[in-house]
Amino acid sequence: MRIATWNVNSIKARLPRVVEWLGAAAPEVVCLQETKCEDQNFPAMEIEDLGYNIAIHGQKSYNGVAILSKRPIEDVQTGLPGDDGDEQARYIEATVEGVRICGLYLPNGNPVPGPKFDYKLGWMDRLIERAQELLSLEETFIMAGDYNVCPTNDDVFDPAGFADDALCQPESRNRFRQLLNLGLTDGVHVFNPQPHFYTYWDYQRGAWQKDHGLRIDHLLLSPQATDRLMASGVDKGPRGEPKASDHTPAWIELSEPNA
DNA sequence: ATGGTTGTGTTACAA
Repeated sequence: MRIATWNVNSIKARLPRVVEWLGAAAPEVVCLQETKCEDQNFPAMEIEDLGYNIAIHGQKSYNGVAILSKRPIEDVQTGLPGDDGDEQARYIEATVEGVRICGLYLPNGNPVPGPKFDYKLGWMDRLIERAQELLSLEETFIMAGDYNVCPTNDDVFDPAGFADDALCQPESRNRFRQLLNLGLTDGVHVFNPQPHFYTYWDYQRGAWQKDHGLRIDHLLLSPQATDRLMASGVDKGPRGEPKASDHTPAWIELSEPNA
């Protein structure tokens, strides 16, 4: 079962690219971020025509997450627990063939310091709590999405230039590391440990052409999921297409259960 | 050169 994550930066603007990639790569499960539309405006039919079931949690203009799956989707939950006042559509969970899929769009957090950075850190604390809960239930789960965290300076094309950025702050990195210290595995990194293995390139300043990127899209695996991890990677193809998102898909491959 | 780009949706804001 191949599971991918892709921040599409508007599902409506990106629909031709998404349809093209789903048809060619055909992952079993995809977590999308920054869909940027309300649920009733999500282009569901075009994606269902490719054989996908859909679970969505959107809002107008900003944020928005979705899970696409060729296999049946069960037990959908939207919103990250821990703050009933949080109106931002950044988190969705659903079960596919016994695997709990957690799709997330972690707050960017800039500028530092400020209320947006505080929100980011609080959101990460809630994500850690959710991971602890799923671990205590001994679930097989994947937390996949745009984490807006560069785990180390090897994940940044210009560490000095990003020293003051929310994506690289010690507080952000500490919380990401807390997830790993709970026993989660960075699925892409296991098979691709080389530095500068990016998933995002800014639209500005020719970042793509110069390979001035960041590694901020991650798939973290529970121990039970890690036991089934067969392969992983980043598909840079979509970033080079016309009208591309600034992110490109990252993916992991799990063996079938009891294989 | 205090720049540059994309998207939503309005002429600002987020990334």
